Parts: sequence; structure tokens; C-alpha cells
Amino acid sequence: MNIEAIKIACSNCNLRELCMPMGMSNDDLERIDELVASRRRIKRGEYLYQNGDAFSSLYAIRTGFFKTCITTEDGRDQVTGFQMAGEITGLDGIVSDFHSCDSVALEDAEICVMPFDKIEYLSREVKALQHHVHRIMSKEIVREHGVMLLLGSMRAEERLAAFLLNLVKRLHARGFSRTELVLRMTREEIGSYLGLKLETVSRTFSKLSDDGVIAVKQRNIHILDPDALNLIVNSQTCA
Amino acid sequence: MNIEAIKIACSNCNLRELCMPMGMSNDDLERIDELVASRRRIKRGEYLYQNGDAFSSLYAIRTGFFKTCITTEDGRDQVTGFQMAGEITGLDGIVSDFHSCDSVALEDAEICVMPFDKIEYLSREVKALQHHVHRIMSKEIVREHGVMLLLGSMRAEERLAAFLLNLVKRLHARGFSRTELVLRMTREEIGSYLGLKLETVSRTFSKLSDDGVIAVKQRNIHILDPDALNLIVNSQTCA
DNA sequence: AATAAAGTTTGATTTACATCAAACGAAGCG
DNA sequence: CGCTTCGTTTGATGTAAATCAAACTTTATT
Repeated sequence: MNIEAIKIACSNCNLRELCMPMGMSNDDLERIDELVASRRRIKRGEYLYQNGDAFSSLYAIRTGFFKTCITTEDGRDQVTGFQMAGEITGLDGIVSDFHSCDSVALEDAEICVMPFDKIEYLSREVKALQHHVHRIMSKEIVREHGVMLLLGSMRAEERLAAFLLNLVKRLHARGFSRTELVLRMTREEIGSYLGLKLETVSRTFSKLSDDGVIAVKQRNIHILDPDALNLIVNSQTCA
Repeated sequence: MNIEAIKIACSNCNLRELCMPMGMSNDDLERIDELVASRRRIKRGEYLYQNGDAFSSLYAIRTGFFKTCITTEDGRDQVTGFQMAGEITGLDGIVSDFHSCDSVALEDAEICVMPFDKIEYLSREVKALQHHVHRIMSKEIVREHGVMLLLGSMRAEERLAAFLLNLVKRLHARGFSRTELVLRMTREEIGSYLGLKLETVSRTFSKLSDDGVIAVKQRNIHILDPDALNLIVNSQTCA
């Protein structure tokens, strides 16, 4: 085993518990290491994949931050998600063998390329991996249900509160603060994800700031009153 | 092989091409028949599964029409999808072993129960089934991307037009008319799915009807001008 | 068949967010 | 370093859809 092999082994990766199944035998762990064919560095603003690209692999994010978005013929644009270290992207390509959205790096990033035929091959051999793949896809479906609830029935302030709570929760699971976060995306990208215009996002940040719920310094957000933020999400004003 | 066995065999099912992988050997086809543990009849208004129920199976719809919806603590309700014959429901339960939404029959229905451990077992043996399961989940993810676009950036008229076109497309794939459809859901359920209030849905139906694009008689919809309907979806007025 | 309940339509009014507009601040570039 | 570009904030105004309300239609119940 040479240095290169050590470098790209999932079994040594500190993100393993986020993107790989847990509780496997050493034997299985070794096999899983075969999954990652290569690593790739993506600079800020570059595409990991684009709508129309042939689908070949899923990607595990090692470092950096991505957005996925769909663009329609008539120029409409919708951010469908934000992905961070330890998360998997590319699932949209499986159904048709072509990607149907764009994945863009919002900061310099490094990803692990996992050829999907390898994933399917190993999934047939390693039950834990098979179930893990199923869980990842189901998790994405459930996440999108939540976004539908947000877009379908929440007001601007609720949407932004839910968004911030979701981000900080995921960051906390990665060892970051429960109350401090740095936004990697613009107000416009937040707005696209939340079905709002950037002015509304900006105004809503100001409102939450005025109310003493959060402190906003550019893209640095400090959650001053987590309970208040939770309350905003879990109780529509009108009921 | 007795009569009962014939009755519940996927290999004889006229919906096979919709919910099962194609191009399998007879050998594999026979094994797939093991998937369906039982059939279940669901009356209109009854739950197929509910939020909090233990997850054990995916369900293939043989006849009837379902909605899935999530309900929050504060009483908000969001319809996340409508499912018809040949479609699979229950995917939300995989990630946590519990269902996170409700599935409700909108008309008397019959479904095939496919225990998920059987699916995983057979997926390890039959490549075509494995890939089929992956494609079904990816397809659901891509569908939800479309709903996010709809909820995030379309106006009421565009949303309803997109909704009708999607329904009629799926119905046509099942041998029904390209221009006539019967809505199985209320205006309120349509509104919940589309992020609109029932009054807005009703008004938008009236508008499309006044414009001669569709004819509305209660829940019977006749698409008079499919091109106009397409145009409504594919060109936002303001650009 | 009578009555109640559920669902739908249409009108009047309100409102949350979009749009238009301008100024300001931060960051990238020659 | 100054200039340009990009992103953000804030204000004034407009509008699509929500809300409130009432009449009407269809479907369920006794």
C-alpha cells in the first residue's frame, strides 16, 4: 500500500461517518475503499457537473460547499439544494443517465468521484453499502418534502428561519458552532432556494436582526436566540 | 402454480412495464414474482401508511389514486405528491425506518405490498431490479426538483398549467386520453400541492376556462388548447 | 326525499412580497 | 491604489394571491 492509496482511502477519511455506512467489518471496509476512483479539485464558480452531462458517478464532498440548480429554457433558475462536506451529490443523474441539474462550487472544493457502476457492483456484495445508498436517496426525498412544505406554506420570515436552523444543524454535526455560521452563498442564491427575491431575503435578515434574534455582519450570522428562531418556524402567526 | 399465485404474479400484471424493470430473463421474472408478499385494498379516505408508522414495505399501486402529505405540529399541511396506477410509494420511510408522511387513497384502490427486505435481498441478486430501484428513487428526486421550481418561481396560472400537463401526460402513458382527465382530488388538495389557496385554484380554473384553454365541468377537465397550456408554462410573462 | 355536510365559485378587500430605484460596501483587477 | 464589478441594503410603489364572506352545487346521511 503506497502513500497515494492511503491518501484516498475512505477507511482513513475523517468524513467516513458522514458519507459511508457504519459498523462494517474490516473486510468490507477495505472493499469500500475501491469505490473512490479519484479525487477532483473544483474552484469556486466551477461546475462539478451540468445539466445534460452524461451521468457516470456520484460525488462525495470532502471539502467545500456546493449548490445544485435547475435552469429552464425560459431562463428561470431554481436552486434546489446546498451541499457541504460529507454529503453526496449527483443522484439526479441516475434515472436518465444524464444530469438534469447543475452542481456549482460556491468555494474551492475537493470531491471524491465514485463511479456508479462500482457503487452498484459493491452494493450487491456489501449489504451495508446497499442499504446506505438507499438511505441516502430516501433522505434526499424527505429533505425535498421539507422544502416543499417551506415553499408551499411558509412566509418569508419562517422560510429564512428554517433555512438558518437547517444550515447550522448540519454544520454542528460537522463540529462547527451551534450559533455561528458563515453563509457561502449570496442573498440571491438564498432567495432562489427559498422562493424569495434577494431584496426580501435582505429585508428579512434585517428584520430578524432588529428583533435581536440574530446578528448579521455580511455573510457572518450569529444566532442570538435559537428558541425564538425555532418559534418562528413552528408557529404560523395566523392560526 | 395455483390460481392465487397467478393472480398476484408481476409477470402477468399489465402494469409490469410501469413498475417493474424491463428486459429481464424468464428466470429473473420468476424471482421478481416473489417480491409481492400480498395485495391490499384501500377504501377512499383510508391511509395506506401514516407519519410515524414503522417502515417495512414499498407499495406498487395497481388501481386507484393516492396523495402523500406531511402535517406539521402547528397544523400546517402540505401535499407532496399524487400517485396513480403503476407508481411506487413509501420511499420516504427508508431513511429512518419510519414513515415521515401520510399516504391517503383518494379513491378505492388496490396495492401490492413489497417488503423492503425482500427488495434489498433480490436487488443483490438481480441487477436489473437493483438499477430499477435506484432509478425509481432518482426519478422521485428529479420530480421534486420540478415541484421546487414550480413552487419557487411560477405564478398561479403557470403552476396549474404545469400540474394539468403533468397529470395528463402520466394518464396518457397509461392509455388514457391526452386531452380529457378527471381530477381525483379537491381544489384544496391541488392548492396545497401547488402552494395556493383553494380560491386561487378555482379562480385560475375559471380564468383558463374563460380563455378557452380548457373546459371545466366540476372535476372533469377537457384540454382544448394543449399548445396554449404549454406556452403558459414555458414563458413567464414578465421576461 | 329531506337534511346536512362537503366542496366550489365568485366578489370585495387586504397584505405580503415583488418590482423599481438608488445608494452604499466589499472584493477583485489592471 | 484607484477603479470597476458584484453584492447588499433600504425606500417607494405596485400587484398577485390571501383573506374574508356569501351564495351555490354536489355528495353524503338519516
